[in-house]
Amino acid sequence: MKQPKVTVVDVAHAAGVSKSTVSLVLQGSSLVNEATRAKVGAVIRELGYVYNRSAANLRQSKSKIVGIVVNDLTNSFFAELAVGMDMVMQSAGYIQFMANSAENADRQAEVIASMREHGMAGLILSPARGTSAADLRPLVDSGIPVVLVARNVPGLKVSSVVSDGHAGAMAAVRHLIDLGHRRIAFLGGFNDTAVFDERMRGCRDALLEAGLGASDDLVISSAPSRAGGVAAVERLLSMADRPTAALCFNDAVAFGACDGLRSARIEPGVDFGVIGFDDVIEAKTAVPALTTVSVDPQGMGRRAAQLLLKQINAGHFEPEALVASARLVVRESCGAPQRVKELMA
Amino acid sequence: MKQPKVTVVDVAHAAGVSKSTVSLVLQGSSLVNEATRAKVGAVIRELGYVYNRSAANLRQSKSKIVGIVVNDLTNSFFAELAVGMDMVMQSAGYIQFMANSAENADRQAEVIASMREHGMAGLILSPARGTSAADLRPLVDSGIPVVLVARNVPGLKVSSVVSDGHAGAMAAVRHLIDLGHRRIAFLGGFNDTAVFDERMRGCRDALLEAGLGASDDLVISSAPSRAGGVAAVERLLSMADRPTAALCFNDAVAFGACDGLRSARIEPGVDFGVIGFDDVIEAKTAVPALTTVSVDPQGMGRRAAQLLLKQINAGHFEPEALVASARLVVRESCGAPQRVKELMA
DNA sequence: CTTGAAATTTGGAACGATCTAAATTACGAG
DNA sequence: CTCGTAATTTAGATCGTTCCAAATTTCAAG
Repeated sequence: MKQPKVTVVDVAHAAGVSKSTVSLVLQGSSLVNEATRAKVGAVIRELGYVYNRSAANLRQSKSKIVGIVVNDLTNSFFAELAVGMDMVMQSAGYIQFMANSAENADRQAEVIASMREHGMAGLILSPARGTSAADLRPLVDSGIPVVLVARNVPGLKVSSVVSDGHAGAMAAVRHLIDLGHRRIAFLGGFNDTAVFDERMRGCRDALLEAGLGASDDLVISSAPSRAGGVAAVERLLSMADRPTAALCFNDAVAFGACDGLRSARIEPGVDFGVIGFDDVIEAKTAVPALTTVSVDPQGMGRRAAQLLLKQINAGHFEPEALVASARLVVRESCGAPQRVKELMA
Repeated sequence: MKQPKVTVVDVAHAAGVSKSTVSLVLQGSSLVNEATRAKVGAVIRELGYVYNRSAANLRQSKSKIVGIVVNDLTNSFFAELAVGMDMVMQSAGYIQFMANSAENADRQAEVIASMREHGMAGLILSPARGTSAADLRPLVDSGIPVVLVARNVPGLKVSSVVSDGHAGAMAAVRHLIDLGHRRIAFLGGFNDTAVFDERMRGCRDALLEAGLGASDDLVISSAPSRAGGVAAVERLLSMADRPTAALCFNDAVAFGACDGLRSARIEPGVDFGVIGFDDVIEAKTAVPALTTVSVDPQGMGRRAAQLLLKQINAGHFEPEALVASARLVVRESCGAPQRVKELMA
């Protein structure tokens, strides 16, 4: 069952040429005569030769492999981010090592080390909570392009693609204020992350701008997951002076919040305004359809991938910080009439 | 910025030993003297040496890389499947090429070919719709272990890990019948897939067993997604003699069905029984909590990964078909009182 | 001191490709 | 024919590691 593997030498021998010629054919060189090219091609197919890319990479010391490490693949946001990257990598002829760090910085360090040993050309990282600049410095110093996505790591000079959480949050809260809400909470997310901070501050700034006080009581942190959303909304409902709307850390939390509201017989989108963050694919079809700050996860993934490819090809290293603009997509969960049509394909 | 890379030879030179010794140290051989091992270790750290695994693999002609190709990473079921695999692969010291075929058989063929060129030791494949045995034959014949997961490919002699859709569907429908439902629909999924067929037949068989007629009208196929669920339930609601409950092709469809019911002011779990399939992670926390046929996607992923590792290590090739037993997890969406406690961790 | 077995270390040939520089072949002009 | 140039082809070194066989060192016993 186990075939003895066939190499360029075998092909060369069978085709009656030298291995150098076969190599030229493999890389589609124009130096080789049409007749021989055809012959070699035929032999390759006949023998079932498979190219050994690592051998080639060894000689050329470059590879068509990139690493992708995400912190939580079970969260749709990151899954879609990954899918976006996958798309552009695939069409650029790259292949990915992909791993899930499960928010564990040690695990993350291990897989990155392993990927490095396997010779990746670049890395896209959605860093686990608690990732420090020092963790990544050796990799970066070795000259391997790194692109951070979704989350930033303070103090590290690398490219990044993040969404404009501050502006997005402000837009969302302004909308809630326009709808007449006066007490607006911020729900979910770990309060020691930069992303949390940014979105929460956007929320606060919009409140202040409208002359509404921003009390810390109205910021309820929790795990950034559906379950976390349920927990956060429970705490919120037990408050004395209940808010009438909330901006959630992300869509998962928002869905959880809706769940929690419903089990307290409060209908989201009718009795209480809920806005999410990320515009996960389910946001559109959920009931009520989720009003959310769209950051187009697949699009971010694609941009991150393109950025990485650019850096790999350029050879040099010009840190570039893309911030994906966030726009508010008004649907039903905030209680507003559907007044903005979506144009997305 | 771009460091000249350091190799075993550099390390050997700096440590005053031969490259062979360094190599022995690297693979933790007991042949080497404690003192020299320490010295070499120190030099390695000092120079920032990184092991070149592809060079090693080239010599040993084996690798610690496996390929994972899934058909739709945006679907939580497959995302969790992937996470399960990732867990065991990571702790076995393997690293994965991971790609999303997006249900496109051509794309799938391309990435598999690419992975093969990069020298993977084995492949776990959740085949795209329309994958034929012929597509995979060359790979299998080359002696690379392949494990199919979630879906099977007829006519291909390889290992597989699938869930017992027929038994699971029967259990679910029996439960609905016990609750007093008489007209029960089967919702969602593409009707040209084996998985659809299996689950739908389980549904039908349970109905027949109870002496209830099984009409084809009650089988409504659609895309196996949340949006598909909404669409399917809409069609169902327009029927003359409306069913009172439905078994859905998967949890995504079930969530969509709940959404669709709600927008028609029908409360799932109260006015209408809904049962899903897969027990995706959100099923537990959704409102109403989804009654579903649990097939434990992460567990399936883990088992598939273990099976693959076993085959890689064994060297030989003994196709093994695991069918993951499916058990009904009764929660709220079917309208039943919560009578079965979950023991899951 | 020998001596021989055990403990360590090592040179050089692989692995399967690419690349450089040089060799060979083809071919139209003189 | 003989050249010169362009078009093809090729031998052999090389990438960074592992492995084999052989060389060297260590060291306790005779």
